[in-house]
Amino acid sequence: MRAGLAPAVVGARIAQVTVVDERALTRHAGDAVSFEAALTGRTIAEAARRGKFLWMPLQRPVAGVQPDGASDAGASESESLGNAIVGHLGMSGQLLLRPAGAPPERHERVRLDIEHPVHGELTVVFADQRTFGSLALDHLVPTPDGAPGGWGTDAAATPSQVAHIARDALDPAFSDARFSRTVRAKRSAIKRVLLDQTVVSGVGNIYADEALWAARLHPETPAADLSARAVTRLLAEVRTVLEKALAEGGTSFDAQYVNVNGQAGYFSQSLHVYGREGEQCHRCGAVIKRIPFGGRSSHFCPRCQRRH
DNA sequence: GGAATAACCTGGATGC
DNA sequence: TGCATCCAGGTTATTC
Repeated sequence: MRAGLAPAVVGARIAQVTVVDERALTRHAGDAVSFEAALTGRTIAEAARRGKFLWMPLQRPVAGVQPDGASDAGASESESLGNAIVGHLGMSGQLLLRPAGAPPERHERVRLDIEHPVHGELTVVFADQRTFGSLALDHLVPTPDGAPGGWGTDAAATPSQVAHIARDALDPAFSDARFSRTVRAKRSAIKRVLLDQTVVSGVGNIYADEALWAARLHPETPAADLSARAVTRLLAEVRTVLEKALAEGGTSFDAQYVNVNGQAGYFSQSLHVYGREGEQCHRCGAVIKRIPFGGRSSHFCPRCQRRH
């Protein structure tokens, strides 16, 4: 989604902001009026991502030219690294690129009308059925390691709301050694640790199940029981799964999971365990099992992912 | 302090 | 056909 959005929004001026449903601003410190006012007239400088968080840093306002209603929810911009629109899609959020004046989308929550120097007038729609996703204006803070904050930015900064999120497993600055130490210090089940975004980001329920299958690890294996070698293998499989999913445009089961043009990804056709309860394991032929996991499900092969 | 659970929502699928 | 129930790709506050 970041890759699809970037060419259309980087360098674009935000002409108008319309908050249709204020529940989309649950992570925004102010109200809808302050959100709309603070963004109107600003120019988007980048489109960056860490794990499942996406942010769009804003160019600083030209001296003497204040955007409408200059107050914002973050720190004083003159004292900070600047501000960014930060978004999370939650379970069902979408960011859609549409022509200017496009009719309302179903579950539309926020609309940004933008003017791009090359592509002209466009509309970015944030739609979200379950309203777990959100947009916010946030201030940027330095990264502790001095490396770029995420994909799509060279700046060593992230929105404050993203600062506690670990680097993405595919991030060049990701520390394998720290990951291994952290994982092996946890008594929780390895799947729970993989889903802990403060340990590694970008891994959700689908990709956790798929990576554990590839690494032949039972999802309920205590993380502390894993050898350093097993953790290294697991991290390699996490990366393989994420790289493949990114290349195939993500995992679409229905119309909720689409790219900025409303197109579905293909990774669902590459799944080995997720959503395949009762079907045969692609590796050994055993029947895939589904077990409850914190209000959701874990899928695994009982033969090639045995509990130790 | 770490780990587990509940809560936040809507809508599609399924069963009665 | 209508209603109730379950389930869904996430994060975070609360409880244990």
